[in-house]
Amino acid sequence: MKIGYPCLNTRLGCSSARTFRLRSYSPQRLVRTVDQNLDCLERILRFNADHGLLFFRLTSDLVPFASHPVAENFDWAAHFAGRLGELGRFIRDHGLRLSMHPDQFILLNSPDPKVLRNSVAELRYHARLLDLLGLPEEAKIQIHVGGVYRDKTLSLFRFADRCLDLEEPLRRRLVIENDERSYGLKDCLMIHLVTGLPVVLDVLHHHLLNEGESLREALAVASATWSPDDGPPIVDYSRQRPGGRRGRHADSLEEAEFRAFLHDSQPYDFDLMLEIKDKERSALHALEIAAGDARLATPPGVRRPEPETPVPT
DNA sequence: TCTGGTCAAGGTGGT
DNA sequence: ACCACCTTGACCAGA
Repeated sequence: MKIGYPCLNTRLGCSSARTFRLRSYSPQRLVRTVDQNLDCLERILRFNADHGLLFFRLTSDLVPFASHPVAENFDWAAHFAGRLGELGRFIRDHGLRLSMHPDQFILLNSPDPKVLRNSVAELRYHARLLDLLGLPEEAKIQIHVGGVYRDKTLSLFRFADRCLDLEEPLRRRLVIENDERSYGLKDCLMIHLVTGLPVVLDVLHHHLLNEGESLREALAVASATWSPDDGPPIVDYSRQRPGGRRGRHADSLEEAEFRAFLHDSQPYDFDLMLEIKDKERSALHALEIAAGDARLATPPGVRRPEPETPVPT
């Protein structure tokens, strides 16, 4: 089990998701912004490696407007290939796993051809980034099924069809996450049957939308959709903000709840993404709480203390 | 320097 | 038909 957090680190005083307004676009502005984003990303990755946080979600804003027509004459991939390659080496050397989660505008099942085109372009940007980092297939891009468009079954199978139309290298990185309103775990499993795509279990979403499966049952079926090349299954963990609106994420990790989760999720192993507002703080707290859990991954070169090891004299 | 309205992109659900 | 919400940070114009 690797533990991680999404996109932002709150204590380094930098952001790897800096952007700018479309009307401020220029190739120079793009290069300057991405340089800053990469500098910050490097700091975040070093922080993570130093602290045993081996899982991290890369922001979609790393290269602003990468899939937008405004930037189509600028070859961002070629421009940043060298730097991304270096970062990728660091990631691999330190046993880090990365994932991405494009936002709500990515809708593979939209009936609108333009929305589909934009979505595919944006997914290609995500895959390109992970490719330039030289990361294996286990570096995943997780998306939701999308809209219902007044006919859920039709829309679900349209999603599956569109997945099968994607080029192989992109499709191999895609994973489907259950949402809290329209497409639950069962629906994602159906898509898995048709497309082979693995399923990310989001624990909070599953809590809000389910068909009575317990956490353990849900983990069992979601885990079974992952093959060895996909890497360990990914699970998203968050909690409802107490007293907050339905689905709203909490500000911090709650120890007793998280201990209960670790207990209830036995014996399944997976990499855990903590979607909690205070980011690395909760991730570090989770690491402490999980210390001693036999599933916890250790960085390469760091050996778990052996019980009863005789001390050389 | 600070702040609040706004930002490439969509869909849902309440009024 | 319209608007707030999703989830959220960061930009940037204007004070």
